[in-house]
Amino acid sequence: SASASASASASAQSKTHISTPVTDKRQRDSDSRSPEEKAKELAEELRSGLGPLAQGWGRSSHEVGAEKFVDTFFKASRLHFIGTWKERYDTLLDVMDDTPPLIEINPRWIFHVDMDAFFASVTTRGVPELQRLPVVICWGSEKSNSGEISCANYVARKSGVKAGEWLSSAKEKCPTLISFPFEFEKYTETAMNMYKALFRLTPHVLGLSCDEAYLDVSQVVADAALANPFADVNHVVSEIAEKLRREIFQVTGGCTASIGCGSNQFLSRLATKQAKPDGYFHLEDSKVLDFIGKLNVSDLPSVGWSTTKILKEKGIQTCFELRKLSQKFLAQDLKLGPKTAKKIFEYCRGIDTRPWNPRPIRKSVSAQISWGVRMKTDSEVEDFLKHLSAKVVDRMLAMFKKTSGNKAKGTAAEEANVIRSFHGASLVSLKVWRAKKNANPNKRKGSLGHGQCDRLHRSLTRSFPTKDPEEVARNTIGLFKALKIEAEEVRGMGVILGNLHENKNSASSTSVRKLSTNQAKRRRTVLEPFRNTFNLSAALQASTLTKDIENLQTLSHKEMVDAIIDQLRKTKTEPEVLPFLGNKKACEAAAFCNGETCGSVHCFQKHMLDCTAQFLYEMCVSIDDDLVRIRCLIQAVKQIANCIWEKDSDLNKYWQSCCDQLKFQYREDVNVCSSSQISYSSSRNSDIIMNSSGIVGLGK
DNA sequence: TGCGTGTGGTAG
DNA sequence: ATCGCTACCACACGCA
Repeated sequence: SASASASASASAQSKTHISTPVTDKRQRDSDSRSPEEKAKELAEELRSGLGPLAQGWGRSSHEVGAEKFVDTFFKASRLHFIGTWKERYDTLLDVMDDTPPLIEINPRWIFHVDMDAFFASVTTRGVPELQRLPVVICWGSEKSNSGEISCANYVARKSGVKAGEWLSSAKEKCPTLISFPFEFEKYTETAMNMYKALFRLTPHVLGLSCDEAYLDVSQVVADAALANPFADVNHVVSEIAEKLRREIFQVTGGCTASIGCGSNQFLSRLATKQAKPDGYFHLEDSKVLDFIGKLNVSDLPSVGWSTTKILKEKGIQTCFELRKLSQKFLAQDLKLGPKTAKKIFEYCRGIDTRPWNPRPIRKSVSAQISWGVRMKTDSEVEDFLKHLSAKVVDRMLAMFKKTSGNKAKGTAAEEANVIRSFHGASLVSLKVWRAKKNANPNKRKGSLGHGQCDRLHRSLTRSFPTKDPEEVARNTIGLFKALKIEAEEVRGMGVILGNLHENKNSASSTSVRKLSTNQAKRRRTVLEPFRNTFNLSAALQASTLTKDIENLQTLSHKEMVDAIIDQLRKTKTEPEVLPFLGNKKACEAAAFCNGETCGSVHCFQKHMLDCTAQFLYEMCVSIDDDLVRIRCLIQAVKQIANCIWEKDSDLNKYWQSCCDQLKFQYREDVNVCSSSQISYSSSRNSDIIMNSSGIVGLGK
């Protein structure tokens, strides 16, 4: 395979213009300086093009201000680049034809394609003088030797330099090491070109990251074997792989890929390790047990640092030794749990039962920063959370626009409909890094690392979903208050959005996001008693606002709800922000945090507003008939908009009249639902009985 | 038993 | 001084 790849390199060298043309100094030098000098100069040139980012911008959030800090951090963060890669990959999938479902045929042939030292290879591609030097990718420069190495090319690896290492320590091992800055746009473009090449071979591509993918080539192999019935199958497969590697080399402008091949995903991934760098390796089924037996347990996927340690304590180092243990022993005695035990029990025998899932449905969106986060006051914390929330909501909406944009097949009106039908997230979580009391400053990555921290997490199940960044900010600020952490202790924060909802009544909601089974079940349970007491025909007769109805018929469900919530908000003064909906612990914490405010009229109003909005939202999704729904909603809005709650008796009156209007049964003995019922008592005499789906009744 | 929450582990 | 992210899974525990 080495000679094959050499010829691949030679043939592709002249065709680098197919992909990104190399426009900088990399290729044009003809002076007499040494390759090292030229490389260092090039590295400096690339760095200076990055502005303040790479030129010593290591300043904290406190100095820079939240807005600029959040923005700059994400632009420069390699982990953010890796973490958000699937969002960019989605844009490629969106413009492609839908992948036909995979039919598993026997024998199964899976390729695992992995670019060699991807970041470094993008930087040095097409320039052999550069490729012969030890090169790493990280933010540290010639002047400052700190910075964590993200990628080392194979020359540097020969000196023992590894990813994850500090630049200073790497330079001790390899004094001639040259460090290049990140070039994220180029990685993205190169990865896209690589993927397009993969898709030209087969539609069955399962993208893992910007430099790594699985391919199911069973059908490709079957076709090739049929066309050439007397050829050795292994030979046929290796030809396909080598051809693909040549193709990747061409379209990436000279980056090499390795391909591992096996009869399932796991085996092909193991094979790649053997194939690297710049090669192909087929792990045959007959050799699997021997091959795996020699591996360390930590080579198995899902065996990380922690599991390795547990196994090592029992004297288990290799997969051969691991095979002697029973699944039950792994699960119970080693406390790995039944699932992990089953997984590694099967992996060390070459078994992989993971289904082929090329485009899993996204269940959450998050944004977090735990570097350079330094705060002095609560208002700085709030400012930071506002910008983090804006960021995460942005990404959530962008994701939805893209994934559903494809389904709407293009026209602006259809796409608008798709966006409208997305309701947002109803789970809002906050993650906080809190500096440990006596944190050791040496266990910190540079002066702006988070150091030793406790990580805390609080979540809030909202009564209705939101896609409003300010709303998310209010919720996370509330959660932060409930945690009772001093601003000075904060070393990092993250905002996570979950339970992503799409209107199930919307025509375009087919399959992108769905309520989980549990959510759907719970929703039915909550709605059932309402359905039975809801007199639709009476509500219809009660409605006199026919003109408005005509105007409103063009609105989507969600627009209706938004309009209602908007109305609701206008009826109150600025609410206290407290995370007391649907979360008993958060409720208690908030009450403890500020007992006086928690029972206040404002706070109570906020509670009522959320509950009411939930109530209307449920109504929206439960009534199928547009006209009926709109009429009922108009009645409700009319009531709510005119209502100002100042006293408990007003609240009760409001609810009673609202229920009357809508022909709901008003019940004093609120015993409606359900398993996880929560009673929230204010300092007044009203009880709201609710579960985490929202209000289910009203008591005295 | 089933559900919701918080924590920990893992990959890339 | 040098950018410690993101998404998912699994589990323990408390509660009803």
